[in-house]
Amino acid sequence: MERIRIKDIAKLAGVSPGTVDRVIHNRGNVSEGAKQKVLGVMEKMGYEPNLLASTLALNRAIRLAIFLPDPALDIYWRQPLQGVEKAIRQITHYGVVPEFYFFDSNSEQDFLRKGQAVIQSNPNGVLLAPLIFKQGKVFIDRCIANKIPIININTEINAKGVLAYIGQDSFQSGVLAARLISFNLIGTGHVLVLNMDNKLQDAKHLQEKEKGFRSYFNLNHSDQIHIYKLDIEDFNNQGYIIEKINSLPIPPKELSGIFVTNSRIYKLMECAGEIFGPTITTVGFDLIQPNIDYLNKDKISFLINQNSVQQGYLGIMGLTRHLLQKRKLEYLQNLPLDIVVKENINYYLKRAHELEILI
Amino acid sequence: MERIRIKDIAKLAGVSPGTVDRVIHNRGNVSEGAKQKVLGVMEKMGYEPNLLASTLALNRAIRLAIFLPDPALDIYWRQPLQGVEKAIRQITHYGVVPEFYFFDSNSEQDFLRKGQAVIQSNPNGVLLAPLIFKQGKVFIDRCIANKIPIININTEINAKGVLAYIGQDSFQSGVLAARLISFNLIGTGHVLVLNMDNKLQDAKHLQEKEKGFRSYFNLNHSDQIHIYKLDIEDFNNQGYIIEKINSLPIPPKELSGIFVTNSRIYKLMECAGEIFGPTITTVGFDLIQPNIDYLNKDKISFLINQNSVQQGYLGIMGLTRHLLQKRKLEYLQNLPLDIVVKENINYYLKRAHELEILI
DNA sequence: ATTAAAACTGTGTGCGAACACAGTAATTGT
DNA sequence: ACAATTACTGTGTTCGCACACAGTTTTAAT
Repeated sequence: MERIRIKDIAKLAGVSPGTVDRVIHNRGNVSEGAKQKVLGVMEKMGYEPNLLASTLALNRAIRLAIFLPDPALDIYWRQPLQGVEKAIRQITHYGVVPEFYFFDSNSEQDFLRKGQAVIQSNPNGVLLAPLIFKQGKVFIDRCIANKIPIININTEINAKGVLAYIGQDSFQSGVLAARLISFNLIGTGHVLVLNMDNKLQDAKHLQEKEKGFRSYFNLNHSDQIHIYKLDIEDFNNQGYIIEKINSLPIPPKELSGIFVTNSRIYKLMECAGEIFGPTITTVGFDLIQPNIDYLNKDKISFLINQNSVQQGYLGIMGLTRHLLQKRKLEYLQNLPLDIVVKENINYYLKRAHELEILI
Repeated sequence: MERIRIKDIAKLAGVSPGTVDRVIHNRGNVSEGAKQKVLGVMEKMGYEPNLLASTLALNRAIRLAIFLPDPALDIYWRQPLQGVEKAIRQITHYGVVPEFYFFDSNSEQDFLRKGQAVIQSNPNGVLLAPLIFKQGKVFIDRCIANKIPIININTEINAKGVLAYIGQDSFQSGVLAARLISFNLIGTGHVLVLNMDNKLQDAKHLQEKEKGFRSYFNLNHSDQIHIYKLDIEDFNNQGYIIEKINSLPIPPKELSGIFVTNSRIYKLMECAGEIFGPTITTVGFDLIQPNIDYLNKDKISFLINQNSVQQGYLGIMGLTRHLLQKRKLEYLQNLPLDIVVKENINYYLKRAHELEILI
């Protein structure tokens, strides 16, 4: 069963290939009769365009603006960027060309300036992490005015014209952390939530995680569990961390679990020494090297992996899918929450390379 | 910076495009001088062939034989098949055409007959699950004699000419199960390993899992943990299962953990009622519907997901990558061991669709 | 030295789709 | 009725590469 071509449709519909082409691309200048005949044949034969020939003939570059925080200033952003690069490698044959614009997420000025440059270059699509809400909104509106499609990652700003948001489900990751800690709780127990951050912009994520964490215990162990919470802004000050922990109403040895709401759990471990009991369950986020080391030393029980690499990967793939094919995208794409322990971490570290599958 | 083409290389090397083509494909009939000049220019300019134009011009079908157990006879095989179909959808533009051959894994006869048909059709590559060792080996040797590349999934038969094995790391999955149960063990405890299978061919996987499970406790809790083991062949006989469990040296309420070494943990739950204690940790395999239901009812604590869909997906992608490009493949590709609990299962159920990314 | 064979090289066509352009038919205006 | 638009349609070239074939040069054979 051979694949059907435009030429075949033309013959079957009794018109020329040019007319079929005009119908397919809605280029007009086709009589209603011819149009219906062609559409009928296409439908009946189940025509699927040959993407290879199509992009080859198009012979145009699809320029995608990658507009993210500078990974040199915040190493977290290396991971989404890795995903972007992986995606680009796969689709470079389709004429997709990336243009990188990195901004300093602490400077509205810088964001505006770089955003200006993005708009100026008039790309075919934008991958954006709109960390700064107000300026982000302005930028998005300008893109929409210029009919440039956008996909947001990490932070959601919903607006008509935004194709998709790809991010983490913060609330649910808190629920998950609570569940993991609960395996270590028989009846009663004391657990600690630790927020270690100095920036305001991520605060919403952390709050959501904490909410999720609390909601699990509200539903499941209600009154036998005591939840303590510490906000530590000065997380580079080891003495301060210890002091805070010792100021809890109970001695740290009696804690059954600790939940650090972002990737900084290693900061805690660097100064924890032996202040916790041997059977404590500790849960943190992200497969960054210091965390991996403590996981392997059994100081961290679980790491929840948000797969931030995927954010970049899926973002680029989504844009390409939208531009190259016409397929619709799901607006919301939450990333899987992988549970990582010492015994399965290798698979997740390897996956980065494996994903580099096609073409 | 424009992409370099064969034509450009030809001009730079002072030869015709035809000669460049002959060099690229080692088609011979090129003088040593010309060959070196062309290779030099290619190297210097970093030539990358345009895969689109290349496959378009080749205009040949790559026929892949999918030679797996009949999913109608064993529903497990639906999952790898799903992965196969997903992969095919993605690469169908590259002229990859699947040919399906399903065999009855209980009949050597059938395997041989279908294998004959595979060889006869002389495909460009074979995806094989060589469940039956002896006949599998024979088939593989015949493929190799005919220079048909093979990728094995699920069961490993190593032979020169086999491109890759993609499968589960059984031993490590046992280790992981032990670790998950250990979160519930403070000091001492009783744990149970349950093998529920009637076929011999999978026995090796189950043994490996059990070995891994035991090895963890040997290294970590040594003498305080008692491991019991039951082999249940007649797993459809609920009374028999209960009887076996009650015949353990300790009452089932005192078990801290149960590890069922394959996807049949739901068979246990169907008849377990309230015979176990409320804080028991139960670990099984695979995201099949009955297991998912018991996970959501908190009867199963953890499911280890071997991502069998990926086996098929990666298998097809690997073959294509080998045939279409010339890239080398890693021989061993172990699949990630995902830890699934009620709180994160949705992401894994959704992932099947998400993966359907490009092209 | 003259063929014959082998070794090498260049040109041309096609893969399927996109689009420009030329060409024909239908409609309008005067 | 005739030219001038407008509406429609078909042909031809291009994208980068693969491969067939024709054409040229070199080597071997008699």
